[in-house]
Amino acid sequence: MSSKPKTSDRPALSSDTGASRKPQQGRSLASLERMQQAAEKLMLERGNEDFTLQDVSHAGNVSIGSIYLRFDGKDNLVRSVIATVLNRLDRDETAMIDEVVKAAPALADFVPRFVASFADVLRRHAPILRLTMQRAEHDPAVSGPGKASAHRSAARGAAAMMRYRAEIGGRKKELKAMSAYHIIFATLARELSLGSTGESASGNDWKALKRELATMCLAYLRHPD
Amino acid sequence: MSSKPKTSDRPALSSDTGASRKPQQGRSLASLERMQQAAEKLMLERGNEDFTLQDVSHAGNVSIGSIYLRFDGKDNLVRSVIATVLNRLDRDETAMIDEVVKAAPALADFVPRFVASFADVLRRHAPILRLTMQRAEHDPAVSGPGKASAHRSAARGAAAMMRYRAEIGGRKKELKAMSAYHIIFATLARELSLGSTGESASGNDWKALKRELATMCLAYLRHPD
Amino acid sequence: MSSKPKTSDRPALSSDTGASRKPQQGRSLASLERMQQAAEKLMLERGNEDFTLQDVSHAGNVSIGSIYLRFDGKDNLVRSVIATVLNRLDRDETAMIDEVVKAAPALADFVPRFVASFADVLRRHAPILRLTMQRAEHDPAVSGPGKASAHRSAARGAAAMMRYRAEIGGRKKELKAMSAYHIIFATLARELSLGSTGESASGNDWKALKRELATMCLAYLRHPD
Amino acid sequence: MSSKPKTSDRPALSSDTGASRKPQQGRSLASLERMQQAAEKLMLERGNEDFTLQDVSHAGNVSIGSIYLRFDGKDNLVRSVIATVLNRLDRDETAMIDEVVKAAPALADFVPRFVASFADVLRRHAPILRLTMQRAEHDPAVSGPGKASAHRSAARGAAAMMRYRAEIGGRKKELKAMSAYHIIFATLARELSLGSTGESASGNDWKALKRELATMCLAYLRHPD
DNA sequence: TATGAATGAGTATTCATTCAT
DNA sequence: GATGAATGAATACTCATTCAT
Repeated sequence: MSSKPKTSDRPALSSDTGASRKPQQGRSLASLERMQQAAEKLMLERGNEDFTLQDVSHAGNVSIGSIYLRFDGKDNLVRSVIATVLNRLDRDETAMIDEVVKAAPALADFVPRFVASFADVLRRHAPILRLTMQRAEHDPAVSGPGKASAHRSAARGAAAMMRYRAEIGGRKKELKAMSAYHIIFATLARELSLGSTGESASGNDWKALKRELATMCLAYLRHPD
Repeated sequence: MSSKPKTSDRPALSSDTGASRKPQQGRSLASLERMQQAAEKLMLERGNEDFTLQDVSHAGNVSIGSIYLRFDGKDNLVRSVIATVLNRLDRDETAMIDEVVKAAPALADFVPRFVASFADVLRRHAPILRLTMQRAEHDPAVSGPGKASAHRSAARGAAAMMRYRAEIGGRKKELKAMSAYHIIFATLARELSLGSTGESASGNDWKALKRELATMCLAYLRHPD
Repeated sequence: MSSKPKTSDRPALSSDTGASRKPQQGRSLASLERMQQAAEKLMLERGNEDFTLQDVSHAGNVSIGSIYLRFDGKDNLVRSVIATVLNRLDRDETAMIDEVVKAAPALADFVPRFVASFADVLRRHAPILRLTMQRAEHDPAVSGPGKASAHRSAARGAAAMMRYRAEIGGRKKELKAMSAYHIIFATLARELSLGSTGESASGNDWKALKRELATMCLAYLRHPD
Repeated sequence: MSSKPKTSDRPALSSDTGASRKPQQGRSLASLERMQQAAEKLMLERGNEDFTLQDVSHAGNVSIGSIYLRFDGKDNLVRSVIATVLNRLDRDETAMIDEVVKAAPALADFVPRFVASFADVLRRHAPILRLTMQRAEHDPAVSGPGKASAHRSAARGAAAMMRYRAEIGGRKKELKAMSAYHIIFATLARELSLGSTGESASGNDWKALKRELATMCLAYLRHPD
């Protein structure tokens, strides 16, 4: 007779670790981690929601009650896992950029390395990122922080390119850096099927595409417009 | 105590119209269309699966039995709708490319127009495309045809660029055309949130990005070697 | 962390039979009756709510789905049973009063017979009436119709006494009739523990009390002013 | 697939204070009182059982463990509250009768005052009495003491009337006194909805009914046989 | 062909009770 | 004595699918 709510309306996904009720110590902390890990494993095996709290209880060796003790419902458990993942991604990305910048004296060194390393980082997190993006589609408590995370990523990427601003041609250097970042991210994300039907050129095509992508961006950035 | 099947394992999504059991005539055909339209409407309103066959029955004024008479289950009804949509997209894309090619004497005319028109076509179909991509994530009966459709699109796009092969610099003209297509599609798809959390630069940024995208591709294609 | 709703908020207890979705015929009707009877039996055995829909399903040989097909939820099933009971009581009471009036030429005949027969009717329905009153305590969808039914009963009882208005002393004959009815009902209801801890004088005391009650009311009604 | 226990089978509700495990002193006593008061408050706000021990723990600032230290389970906590209430009622009723008797030289003074004052006492305790009677319905550990309390009340009421035995007509003075008490209590209880769907004549009707009730009883008591 | 009533497996959530600290 | 974190049984409700008519 009516529609389905599907996701609980509680906001969640608090700033750092996620929606867990309380930071714990000792046994409690261990049990909290077991349930999050069990949930992440099940989410990857079966999809975002296609697992039972019963399943988490068994896989993580925690009682159902315990889950509710920490996570105001299944939805928030899922969000917590996603929040954790976004944090990991943030951290890894930052580290990756630092490293690439350090090793790249010139823009011509930076761009291809950035493309390759960014692709690596994304690939490492791809499965859970897919789930995150999927979930963000209908869950504002995920899409909000998701967008925020994406913004930070964009800012970081563009800032890294601006380190080479002397080599960037034309007036609107910032616009160019931002555009390059967006195009790179979109292309990489697409190849990793981060939320899309991918023709996902397999193997060689994919490698070649990354090369061309770097070439294209480099040419674009340098071009005196 | 166990996992959930969620999607029936029957393959489907036959090449043209979809998974419907039989070509029909007269009344039957009308009822088939009513159920497909009702399903599409409900899919858009509520999401891929968050509607009931009861809902379809009411909205489309068809009996549940009728649905099973044509569609071997809910999943196949959904797949049929998606197949229809992919067909529409194929058709629109082809028409769009023809038109753009016709109006563009040179590559410098073609690229920006292609970006703009392709964005238009995608935007028109964005909501249902989002659903398609979402579903393709776990349903091979959708991801298969989805990939095929994407391939055709890529082939068409690259072929169109190859019309201006004289203007494309360097050796690997095909690789360049294909890469340009992929990068364009990835960027547009991302902006339309086709399956991803989008930082989705709103408004101006998005317009500017499309301009830069065209600029970048044009430069890349023309560049010797 | 919060209160409990406990009873669904849907209004129900429609005028005659109750909250059942549709009057049926043949098999459907039989199954509807089986589930109502099973529910009534379980309500009496275990109390208003202390039974499972699973229980009803087994006892009545109906699927859970069927119950939901007719009764928008467990609450409404209970209400439907109660509605049926209130109807039965209404009918029996009306018949009882007609009979008593017919057999009682004078007020002195009527009052004791009315007390005795009313006690009989109430006793016959006592167990389910107890449940009704209990439930009415927190369920407006029951207390409403319950009050209405009580009003009708009061009106009937007082009207019957007014047939002997010539024998009623004083001015405010209506007030006296109404008061007598209320006092009779209250006393009988109390003895049947219709909703109260009863010291419930057992056996003789109870018989004696009814006699005294009749005596008292008769004296009161006849008394000039 | 099976029945529900719902109320623990342990008998309780010891004669005076209730089911608490031990007489206490100092801090312990204070905590005992806090949990009883919290329980009473919650019972009134939400109904007999619709509160959590968690709630009591918060509202009374006592640990759940403490509750179990005193009360062998939730049921016994509830019973203890009820026992306390019955004691209060007993005390108030006794005081009320003493006062009325003192101020009433003759039966004609006593009866109306008794009706009015008894109504007051009952009204004051009505909410919690409702809960008591409700609970007595399925909990023998409440209905037992409840009946005992009712008996004491009846004995007290009848004894008070017997102080005016000279004015009571006929032989069976005791029977009359007892009957009058019962009828008065039943009528008052009904008006206060002590456990019943009340047509609860509101306002004036209720006042008038009390007057008529007194009139009726007085006439009955005085009437020579 | 067409119908739509019947089925019943599957799951999130609550809360009295226990017991390690 | 006191605590409150952990436990897990228990239950209403949904909806894809079937099949008698």
